Amino acid sequence: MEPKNESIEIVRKRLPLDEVIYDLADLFKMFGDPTRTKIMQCLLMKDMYVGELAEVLGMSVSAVSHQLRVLRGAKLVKGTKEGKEVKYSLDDDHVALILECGLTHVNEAK
Amino acid sequence: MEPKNESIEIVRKRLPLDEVIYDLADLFKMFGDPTRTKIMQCLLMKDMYVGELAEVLGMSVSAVSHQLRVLRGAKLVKGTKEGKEVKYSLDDDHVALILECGLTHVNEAK
DNA sequence: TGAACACTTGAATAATAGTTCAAGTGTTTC
DNA sequence: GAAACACTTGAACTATTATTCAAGTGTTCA
Repeated sequence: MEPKNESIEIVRKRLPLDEVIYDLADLFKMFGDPTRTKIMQCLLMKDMYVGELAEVLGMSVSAVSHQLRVLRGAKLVKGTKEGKEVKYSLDDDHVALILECGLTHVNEAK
Repeated sequence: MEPKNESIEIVRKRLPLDEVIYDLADLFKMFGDPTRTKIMQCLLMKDMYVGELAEVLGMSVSAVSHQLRVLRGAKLVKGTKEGKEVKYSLDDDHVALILECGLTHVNEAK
């Protein structure tokens, strides 16, 4: 038994469970698309309707709706029906923290 | 001029520049793949050779090397040649912070 | 020098994912 | 009730991406 394999074993044992790793990756994936990142930045400022988001982003309502669906699935935003409109808001306290975390990095990288 | 469009204009103006948004998304994209996330978790514990990483992850050396290349491009890890081996280490102080940020969220989401 | 080793690279393949377009649901208003 | 509106959804298309496989580079050691 070589000492090399031993320390490898330690690293392997200390790694988070696969389930956690996949959840983690799925979370970051949500922030890994510019459209979704923009949507969350918007909702950080104020709750907004789908049409408003589409207008701010300069994208089709359909495209925005599709991404909202993905974000809803990840429990990062939630939509509330108000008559024929749907008002979206952030559904997670960590969103601001995670975005800031990334922004700090991006700004320092210059 | 409706009051609606006015507040939309404010949100649009407060959005980070497109360049920043894209950099941000690219950063999170790095953490959005389980293989890369695992690699960074490993390197958080200790500097490692390519072969060691492949062994811990249970993946081919080639696949790991490809991902290391991507991470190098993002300036998140760096490789140092040591004879015929290459030792990899984290090249960014924020990696730990960002991973923790996400882990906190994932753990609380249960 | 040449064989073995550690790693990188490029091309190909297969799987994911984002946007568009057309159609569908539900609500309001005339 | 019908038309207009706000949004959602599904299918199709396109682009991106992760892994594999085969070949290539550079280093060590006999």
